[in-house]
Amino acid sequence: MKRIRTRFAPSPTGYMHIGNLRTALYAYLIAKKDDGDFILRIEDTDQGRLVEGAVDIIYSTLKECGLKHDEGPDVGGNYGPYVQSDRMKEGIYAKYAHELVGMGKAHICFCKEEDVERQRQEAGDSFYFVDPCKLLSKEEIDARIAKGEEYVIRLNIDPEGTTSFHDEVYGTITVENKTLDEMVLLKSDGYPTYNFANVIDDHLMDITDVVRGNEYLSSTPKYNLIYEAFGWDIPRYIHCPPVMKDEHQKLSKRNGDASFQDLVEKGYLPQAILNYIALLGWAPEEEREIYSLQELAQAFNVKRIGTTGAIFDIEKLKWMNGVYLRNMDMEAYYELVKPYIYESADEKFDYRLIANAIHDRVSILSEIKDMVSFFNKADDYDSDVYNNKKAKTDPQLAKTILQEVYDSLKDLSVWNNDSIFTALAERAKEKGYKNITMMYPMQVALSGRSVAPGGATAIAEILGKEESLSRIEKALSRL
RNA sequence: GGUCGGUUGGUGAAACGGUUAACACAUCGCCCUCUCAAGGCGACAUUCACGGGUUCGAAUCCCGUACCGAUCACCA
Repeated sequence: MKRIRTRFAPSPTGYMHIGNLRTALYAYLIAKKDDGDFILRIEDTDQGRLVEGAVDIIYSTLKECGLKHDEGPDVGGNYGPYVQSDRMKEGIYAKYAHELVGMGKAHICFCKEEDVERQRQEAGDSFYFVDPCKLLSKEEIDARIAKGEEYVIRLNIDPEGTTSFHDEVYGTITVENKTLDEMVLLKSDGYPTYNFANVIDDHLMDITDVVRGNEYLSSTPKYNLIYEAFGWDIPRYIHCPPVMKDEHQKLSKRNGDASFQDLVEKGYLPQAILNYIALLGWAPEEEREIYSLQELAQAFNVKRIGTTGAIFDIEKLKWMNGVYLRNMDMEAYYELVKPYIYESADEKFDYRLIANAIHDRVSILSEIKDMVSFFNKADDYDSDVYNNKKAKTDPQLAKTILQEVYDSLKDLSVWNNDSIFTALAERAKEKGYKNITMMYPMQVALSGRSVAPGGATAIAEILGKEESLSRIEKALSRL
C-alpha cells in the first residue's frame, strides 16, 4: 500500500478559523493514523487577495496545536511550507497547462473576462459558455500570442456524458458534463487558478488523500477531468461537513465568530479546542470523548466522518476545557493558572492555596481574574446577601453568628484551613448550629459574595488571621 | 433558477432491517458538602422533517414533498 500523504492547503486570505483548523486536524489525523506524511501548502495564487501576516497566523496556529508538517523547503534548518507563488516562478503550472494544450485536452482562449461575464449575465440560468477560440487555427493563435495579446488556457470538456467521482464520506456523486464549464487553468497574469494549481501540486507532491471542506464537492468533477486529461491517479477524496455557527451560517471570522486565537485568549487550551472540534463531524467508535492528539490519530476513522453540518457549541467546549484543567497534574496546573491569579490577587497571598481553592470550578482561564478578585478587597455587598435558604441565615442571624465566629477565631494560634474549620465546627456544635449556618455568614463577610471558591475557611486561611478578623469586624459593624 | 448534497432531542451524536433510539454537553431534580463548583444518582426523543411504498418487521431500503446548505468566477 502506498504511503499515506495528506496536505493542508489554506490560502492566506485572513485568519485561521475553526472550520479550517478542523480540516487541518482531520488531514493530519488521517496521515498520522497510518504513519503517513502531513504537508502544509500555502495556496496564494490570487495575488489580489493576499493578507499580510496571514501565513504567520496559519503557521503559528498549527504549531500551537502540535499539527507539525513533515516536509517542505528548508527555512533556517526547519521545514517551511510549500508556497505556490514560489513554485509558480519555476514555471511548473504554465508548463503543465501548455502540455495539456499540446495534448489537445485544453485550449488557448483570448476572450476578455468582461465579455464572458456579460454573456453570462445576459443568458442567465441557461448559460453555457461556448468558447469561440476553440475554432481558432494554430497559426492565428500563434500570431496573436506573438503580438502580445493576453490569453488564458481553458480545459476542454465534452458536454456529452457524465462525470462521476467517489468521496469517502459522501459516496459516489455523478453530474452531467453540460453543467460543467470549461474552466480556466492558467490565468492571463500567468498564475494558475486555484483548482489547477491544486491538482498539479497534489499530484506532484504525491498526495494520496485530499481532505477539504464540502464546499468543494461541486467542483470535484472538474478536478477529476484534469486528472483524467493527464492520465494521473485520482486521489481519495475526503470532504468534511461544515462547522456551523447556527442552523444557517457557517462559523466564520467574517461574522465576528471566535477564531482559534480568540478562544486561546479567552483561556481555552489548544489541546481541548482540538479535542472538541475533532468531535464536530466525527464520532469515535468507543464511548469516549477525551482524546489527546496522539490518541485521536489512533482512533480516527474516515468512515465515521458525518455528512451534516455541526453547530459549534461553546458550552461543551467549556466543559471539556474544564476537564483538561482538572486532569492536569497539579504542578502544570499551577504554572498555567498563576499568571491569571496574578491579574487580580496580590502576591502576598499564597497562590498555591488560591489555585487549589479554584481548582474544581475553573473552566476557562480568563474567568479566574474575577473569581479571585475579592482577596485584595472584599466585594461591596448588600446585607441581604446574608439571606441563604440552605444555611437558614438572614442579616439578623448573621450578626450573632459573625460575633461567634470572631470570638472563636480571635485567639486561635494556628491559622490554617483545618484549625479554623475545627474551631468553628466545635463552636457550631456547642451552639446547635449546622456547619453551614456558621460558615456562610463568614464567607460573605470575607468575600462579599454569596458564591466564592474554596469555602469560608480556605478563604480565611489565604487572607490570613489579621485580614480575616478585620473583615469580620467590618462586616459586623455594618449589620 | 440549474446542479449537487443534507435532514435522529436545545447541542454534539450512536444505530449499519428486529434495542426500552446508546453516550456526552446543556437543563431540571436529589445526594454529598462550609456557598458555588467538582463528584454521585436520577429525569429529559412513545419517536428519528413529512407523505407514500417495499418488508413478518423501517430511524435504517425505494419514491415523492418540504425545509436547510453548497456551488454555478481569470476567488480560494
